[in-house]
Amino acid sequence: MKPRLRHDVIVRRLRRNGTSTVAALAEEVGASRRTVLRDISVLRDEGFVIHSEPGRGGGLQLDPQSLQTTTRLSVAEVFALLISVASMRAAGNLPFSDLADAGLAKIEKALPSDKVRDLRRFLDCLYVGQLSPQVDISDMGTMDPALLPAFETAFLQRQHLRFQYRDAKGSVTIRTVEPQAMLILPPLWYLVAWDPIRKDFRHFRMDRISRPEYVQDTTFRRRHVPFEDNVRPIQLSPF
Amino acid sequence: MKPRLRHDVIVRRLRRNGTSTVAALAEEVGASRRTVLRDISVLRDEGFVIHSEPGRGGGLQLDPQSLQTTTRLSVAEVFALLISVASMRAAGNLPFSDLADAGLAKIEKALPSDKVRDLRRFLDCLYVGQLSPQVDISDMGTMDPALLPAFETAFLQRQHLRFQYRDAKGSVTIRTVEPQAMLILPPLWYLVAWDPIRKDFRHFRMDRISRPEYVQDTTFRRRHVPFEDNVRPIQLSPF
DNA sequence: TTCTATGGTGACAGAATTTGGCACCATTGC
DNA sequence: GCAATGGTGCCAAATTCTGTCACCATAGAA
Repeated sequence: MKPRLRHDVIVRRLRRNGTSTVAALAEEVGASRRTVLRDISVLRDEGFVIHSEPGRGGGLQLDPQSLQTTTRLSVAEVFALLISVASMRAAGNLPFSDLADAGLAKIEKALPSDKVRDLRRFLDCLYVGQLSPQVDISDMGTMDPALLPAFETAFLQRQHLRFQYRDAKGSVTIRTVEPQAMLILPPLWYLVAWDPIRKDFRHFRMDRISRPEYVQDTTFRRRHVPFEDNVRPIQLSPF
Repeated sequence: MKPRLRHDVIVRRLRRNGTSTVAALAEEVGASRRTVLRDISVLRDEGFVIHSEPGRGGGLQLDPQSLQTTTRLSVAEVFALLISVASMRAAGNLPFSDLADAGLAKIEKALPSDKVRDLRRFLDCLYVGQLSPQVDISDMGTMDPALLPAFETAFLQRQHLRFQYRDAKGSVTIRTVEPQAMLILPPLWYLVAWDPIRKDFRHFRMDRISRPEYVQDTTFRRRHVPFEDNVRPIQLSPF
C-alpha cells in the first residue's frame, strides 16, 4: 500500500471512529507500527491536528476543529499575502519564507478556479523595477487601505478609477483614469494608468492616492504599457 | 524535489496559467521530461482532467472544473505567514497589510484554540524597529532552519537556550541564555536574551546562531527588556 | 515535402526513499 | 511492578522513483 493511500485510510479512520491506536491502525493498513507512527508525523506536518495520549487507555484522536476548512479568502486577500511573503523572501528571511510559501501554496490550492484566474490576471498587472536614487522618498506616506479593494475591481472589471491625487508640490487634484499596471520601485508603489484626457500614461505614487473608487459602467481596453528597460513583470517563486 | 510537492507545483502552474508544456514544467520543477509526463499521468489517475494537444502550438491544459481540493495549513505555516505580514507591516513600506491580516484572521479561525494561544504568546515576544544605517549587512548569512523549532520550545516553555554564536570578528563561542524577545530590524533578525553569566541583555544576530537547542529542566522568568525608542511590539490584527 | 515542436511509451540501471525490525524511553492506569 | 500506549533513533533490506535513451504520433510551419 502506498503512503498516500495509507494516509487517506488513517485520516478516514480517525474521522469516523474519532479515536484509535497506533497498533490498530497498523493492523488496518497492513503496515508496521513504526510506519504508522511515521505516517502520523507526516500528517501532523501537513496540518492535521492529531492529539495523542500515552499510557493505558490512551490513543490517537483527530481534532474535530481541524476538519472545518474552506476558509473563503478574497482575491485581494490572497494577493496581499502573496506580496507580503514575496517581499519577505526578498528581504532574505529564508527559513520563514519557505514555510510561508508552503502555506500560500495550500491557500491557492483550495481557492476556486475562477478566483485563481482573477489572481493571475491581477498579478499579470504587477511590474518590478529599480528606483532611481534621485527620487526623494523622505515624504513617503502610508497607503490608503481602501486602495487594494478598489484596484481589484477596477483592474479585473476594467473599470475606470477615480481618486484624489496629491502631487509632489502638495496640490490636490481629482483624476479619472484607466488603471493599466502596478509598478513597484522599492520602496515606492506606483499606479500606472492611462489618462484619457491628457491622452498619455501617468505614474501615480500610491501613497499619494486617496479616496479611490471605481466608476461603474465604464470600461476600457488594456494598452501596451511602455516601461523602462530594467522593469520586469513580477516573478513569484514557483513553490 | 519530492513527487508530492512536484504534483502540487504542476497543478498550481496549470491552474494559474491555464496552459503549459511538458518541457516548461520540467524546467520549472527541476525534473526531467519523462518524470513530468509520469506526474501528469498520476495526476490524471487522481482525477485531474488534463487535456493535451500534440503538435506545434500544443501543450497541456487543466480543466478548471476538475477536482476542488481542500487543504489545511499547519500551525508552523500560519505562523510563518503571520510573521511575514506582521514584519512587513511594521517595516511600513508595504501596502495592503490590512487585507493580508484579514485573510490570516480567517485562516486562524480554523486552527485549534490551544495552538492559537501558543502562537500569540510567541508573537508577543516579537518586536520591530529600524536598523541603524551604520550596521554592516554585507555579511548577512542565512538562518538555520533549526532555529524556529528550538525557539518555539524555548520561548513557550521558558527554557534556557544554548547555541553556537559567531560574532562580528568571526570567533565562535557557546552561549546559554534566557530567550526574552525577538527583534526584527529589517533585514536583520535578533534574539534578545538575558545572559545569566554576564548579568546583562545581549542581542544575537539570528543568522550567526547555529546548533540551537533548548536546555531541559531549566526555567526563568520574563524580564522587562529595555528597547530603543523606535522599537515597537508587532501589531497584530484584531483577530 | 521536410522540419520542428509537441505529447506519449517502454525498458533499464542507478539513485533515493520507504519500510520493518529492534532496542529503548516516557507516561498512564491497574 | 506490569502492561498498554505513544514516540525516537538506527540500519539494512525492500521498494519506488528518476533520468536517459530510443522511438512513435500528430500538427503546424517553412
